[in-house]
Amino acid sequence: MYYLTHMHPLRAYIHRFVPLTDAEWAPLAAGLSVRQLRRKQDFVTQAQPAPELALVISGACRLFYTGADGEERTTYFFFENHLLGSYQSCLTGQPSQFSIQALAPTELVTFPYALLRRLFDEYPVYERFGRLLAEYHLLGTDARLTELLLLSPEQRYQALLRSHKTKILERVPQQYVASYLGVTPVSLSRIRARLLADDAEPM
Amino acid sequence: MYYLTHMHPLRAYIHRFVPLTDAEWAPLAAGLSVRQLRRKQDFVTQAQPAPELALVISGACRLFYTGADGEERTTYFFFENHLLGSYQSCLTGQPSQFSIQALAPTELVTFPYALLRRLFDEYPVYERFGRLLAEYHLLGTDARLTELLLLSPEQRYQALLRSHKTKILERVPQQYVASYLGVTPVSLSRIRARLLADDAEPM
DNA sequence: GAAACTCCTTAACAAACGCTAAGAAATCCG
DNA sequence: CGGATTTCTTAGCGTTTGTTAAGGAGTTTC
Repeated sequence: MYYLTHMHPLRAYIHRFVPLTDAEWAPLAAGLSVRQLRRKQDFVTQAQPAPELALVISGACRLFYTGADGEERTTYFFFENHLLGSYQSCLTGQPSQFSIQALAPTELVTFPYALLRRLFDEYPVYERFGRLLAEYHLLGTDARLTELLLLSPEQRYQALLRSHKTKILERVPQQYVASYLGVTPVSLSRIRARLLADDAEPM
Repeated sequence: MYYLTHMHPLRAYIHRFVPLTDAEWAPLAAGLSVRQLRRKQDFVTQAQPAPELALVISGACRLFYTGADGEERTTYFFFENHLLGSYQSCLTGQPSQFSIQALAPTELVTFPYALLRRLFDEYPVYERFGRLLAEYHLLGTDARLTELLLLSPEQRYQALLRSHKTKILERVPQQYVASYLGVTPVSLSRIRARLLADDAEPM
């Protein structure tokens, strides 16, 4: 048994939800691959099947939709120790509706979703991990949805400033952050200018 | 074993995800209560604990947040055969961040979340149900989030018109639908007027 | 049947946003 | 280091939204 600090990053990720014995970890470990992405390289490509999940070891990625006009809208970011993939494509086998692309050189550990599905059947601990993982992401997505419905663009930017997601502001080009907040890059730039002005001269 | 049409509504709901034997259904059935709500009566009240889940037997409910200024923002609706409750409050034991209120006379079957948690531990089939339920809702919430980020208010209204959620338009006052779409009631009324005008005179 | 209530529409004005374009600043990469 | 690329800001204009207010249509209630 590894110490926490010596655990495989994916095992440590799972460990935040459920403990795994060596015997339970082994079959997943046997199915892992390491993958390096260059900046702007896709892990998932829109309109193509995406049967694999991945854990970010280092680097950063964005999830984005490409419209009929070729315009890209970024809706999510992934950093170290984030799990990523097209859950919909994994479940249904259909082509992914979005792309996931590296924002900077990125190292991933990947595995086929089919392997995880087999582990759901064979090990109750993986089934529980699957439930807790889905519940955790559901709470996060619900919170994000609520923020979009309840707050103005300016309030959403301020909420992001105050949140613990500072990695987004530090490591992601502002145009993508704008998409994430549901506004255009030009509009986010104006919001920032407005807040700076109000800050310097609050009355 | 009941025929599908004679099944208890909650058992039929679960059956869409996993099959339950009589022995597996019995402990949940033993913990159920029936509850009637009058129009405008709460099932969940904001700032109060909400340790119960419920299945709608008949009627309709809305989920809404009350702001500091007393203003209400509706973000979700529930009709027959929808499961409702404050998942966050159930999981954390904290007070609910929103209210759930009947839009019309409503009949519910309720049960404590603590009972479901016990079933997760004792019956693998419930654990799987829990995973599939969370995954299903995650896909739905993700789709809704994406729609908010990618479409304009007018496009979102048109998407709702074309969707299979016609119950919302048929049975929910328009002011609440506006909230659900992320706009004010006045703005939704204008959007509708615009679409009607364009419809009559497409050029 | 009249009063009370709920709900939808319309109008007018101010504020915010989307779009296009141009220039400046920062970053990347050979 | 230095050219090329990417990114951010600012400006002007048209459109949409939020806000407030008023009126009317439809329901409920007594």
